[in-house]
Amino acid sequence: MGRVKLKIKRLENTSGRQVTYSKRRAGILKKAKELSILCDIDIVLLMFSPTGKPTLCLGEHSNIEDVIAKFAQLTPQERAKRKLESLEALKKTFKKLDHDVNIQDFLGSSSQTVEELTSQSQALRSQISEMDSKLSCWTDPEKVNDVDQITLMEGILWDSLSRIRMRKEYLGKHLMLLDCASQFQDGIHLPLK
Amino acid sequence: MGRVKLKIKRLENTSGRQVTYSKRRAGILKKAKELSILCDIDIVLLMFSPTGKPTLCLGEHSNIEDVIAKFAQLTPQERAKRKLESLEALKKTFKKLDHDVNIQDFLGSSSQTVEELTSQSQALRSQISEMDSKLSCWTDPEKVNDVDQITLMEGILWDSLSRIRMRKEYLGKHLMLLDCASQFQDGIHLPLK
DNA sequence: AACTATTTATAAGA
DNA sequence: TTCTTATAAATAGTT
Repeated sequence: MGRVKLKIKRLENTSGRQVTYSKRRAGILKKAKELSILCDIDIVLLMFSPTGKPTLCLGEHSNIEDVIAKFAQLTPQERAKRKLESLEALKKTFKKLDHDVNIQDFLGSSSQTVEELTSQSQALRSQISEMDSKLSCWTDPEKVNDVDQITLMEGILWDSLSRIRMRKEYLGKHLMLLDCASQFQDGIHLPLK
Repeated sequence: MGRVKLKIKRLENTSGRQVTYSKRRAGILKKAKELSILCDIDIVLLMFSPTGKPTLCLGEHSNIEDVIAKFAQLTPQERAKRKLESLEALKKTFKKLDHDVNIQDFLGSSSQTVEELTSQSQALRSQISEMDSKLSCWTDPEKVNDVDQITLMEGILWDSLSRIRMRKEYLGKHLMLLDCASQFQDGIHLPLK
């Protein structure tokens, strides 16, 4: 995908390797993130630059602990097999397909009139602007002129803050567990959870 | 890279998710393999299909135990930093590489066809669900699995809380002035706290 | 599984 | 490093 077609073999020029790494790292990170969102899957992508700097990418709602634990449940044999399968798939240069019937076709609208659709769009637009205005008092509390309302908002915020802190504490503990687990990373037993 | 530009959000159609996964899995596997060869680096890519089937891709001469161990050697602080950097880079990439279509561009054009209006409605609907999902992490912090994100949220909440308190104080003072004034008018004298 | 219109990634150059 | 641009590559929707 560039001015010329590149041979897939080790780039012999050191700085060339670094430049290419930077560019392609951005690309593959984006791909991984997109895949995890689109297909709602767990994904872990870990790479080390030519100079050894690591980059980690996790799926939207995966945490590395769960994903590695999930993977660790596979036996080494199974893992070897998966690896072979992946290589096979690669060798065939990725021709995978399924077919897909789009149930959403009922939205195909031939039954709806222009008038109906127009008013539908307007309704949706006003829904959006209503949401916007409901949100605006949070982003700009200066706009609120009512003491009771601002007091209510204060209470809600306070609750949220304490829930978020609980969540933070919880996540913190889990990260510590992961650190411990990593030390045991022989790939055989990860007694997580 | 297809007939239309795809919104990066969870595909709601199950079989669509599977088809897209199959296609993109092949693509990202190829990217990972190419990157590891071209730049001669360690890389681990682990994904689970929507049905739970795992795929592992390793760099040419890496084995997963070594690579994960290498990663685990980093201190938690270093890891958090790397992760933030990765997120930053990702954000930048999205900005740079996305030729975003503004939904508003669709709006307001007169004499629209049924097809245009339908896709407009769909665009608006997805805008709404995107807003919903962006809000969901605030209403349900329990869904957030990322310490950095939750820490960010905590900071934002803290700021909001202090702005709201300032506003409350301001409104309070104004009310007292008003009370004061009206009480004088009524000829009643109450000591204000 | 193939096809193909489009979008996206990226190699080179500036 | 960053940006631009010509070109290669990936892929969404179709057949």
